[in-house]
Amino acid sequence: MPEGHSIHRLARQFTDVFGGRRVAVTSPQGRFADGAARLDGRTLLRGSAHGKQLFVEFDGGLHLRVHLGLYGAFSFGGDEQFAGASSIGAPRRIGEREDLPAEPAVYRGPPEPVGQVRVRLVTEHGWADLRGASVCEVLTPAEVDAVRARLGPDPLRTADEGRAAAFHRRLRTRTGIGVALMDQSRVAGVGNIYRAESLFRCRIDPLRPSAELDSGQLDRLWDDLCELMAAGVREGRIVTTDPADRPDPQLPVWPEQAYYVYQRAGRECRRCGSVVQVAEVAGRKLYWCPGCQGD
DNA sequence: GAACCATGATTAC
DNA sequence: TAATCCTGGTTCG
Repeated sequence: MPEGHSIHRLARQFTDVFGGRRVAVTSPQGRFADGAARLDGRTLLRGSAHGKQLFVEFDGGLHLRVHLGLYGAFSFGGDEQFAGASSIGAPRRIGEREDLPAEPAVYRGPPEPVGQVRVRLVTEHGWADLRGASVCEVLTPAEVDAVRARLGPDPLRTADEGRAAAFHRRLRTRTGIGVALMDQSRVAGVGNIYRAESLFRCRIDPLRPSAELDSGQLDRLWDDLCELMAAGVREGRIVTTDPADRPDPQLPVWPEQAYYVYQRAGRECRRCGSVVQVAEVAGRKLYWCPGCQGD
């Protein structure tokens, strides 16, 4: 589920559970055999993220760069120490079936690879498998810098200087704000959900040329992205509805209540009752409320 | 079991 | 703009 918040969570997970540990690196699928051989046996130092790019640093100045694309995913597992260090908790078994073998009481290492495992990282206490990524490669520090130089400011990289100013600068374009927000060279980490939801929350028409937005609107948009995405990192899911816009503000948020417009085409806007619209724009589905986000 | 679709991005035409 | 990468969940028949 890879918008920027997921990648930042992955980065933290790598630091927490593999940081400072020697890692055996393989490519069961074979497509990353050369890269795996370069990393095998090194100590993993830390994970970091910029937008949807994940960087995992190893000793000797080598960095693993991963981009999950639309359907890439990591899965993790390990012993009690691994689960204790994990920032995303013990691995959940999704779609568990009764005929699956029971989890062994004692951790004896990673399971047989299932499907196309591009990379497998194994330490004494746990493992990580990568499947379906669109990018998986080993980079030098200079190459990492080159990748990052192509990216806009990331709402989740709070330590980076001048981010709000960079956001303003890079959104000075005639491109529609809805398309501009998905352009990773303008702002990094925003995907289809965050763009739709933050534009709704800021009452901005997604088709409006970005450069027509005034400074206050851009400020509010940036602040909202920072807030929404930080919440996404904390909670491990995207929830953009304010409690007041949910049936019972006290109750846990059901998936159906999590968004204002994303995947709600044809349904009534939670705030104004207008019918939520969808259109294919630049190859992606764009959702908005004509009532709340008109001019 | 097939078909379709997705929180992404690059490449070719 | 379309094809591609090639996973996994959901929907269809």
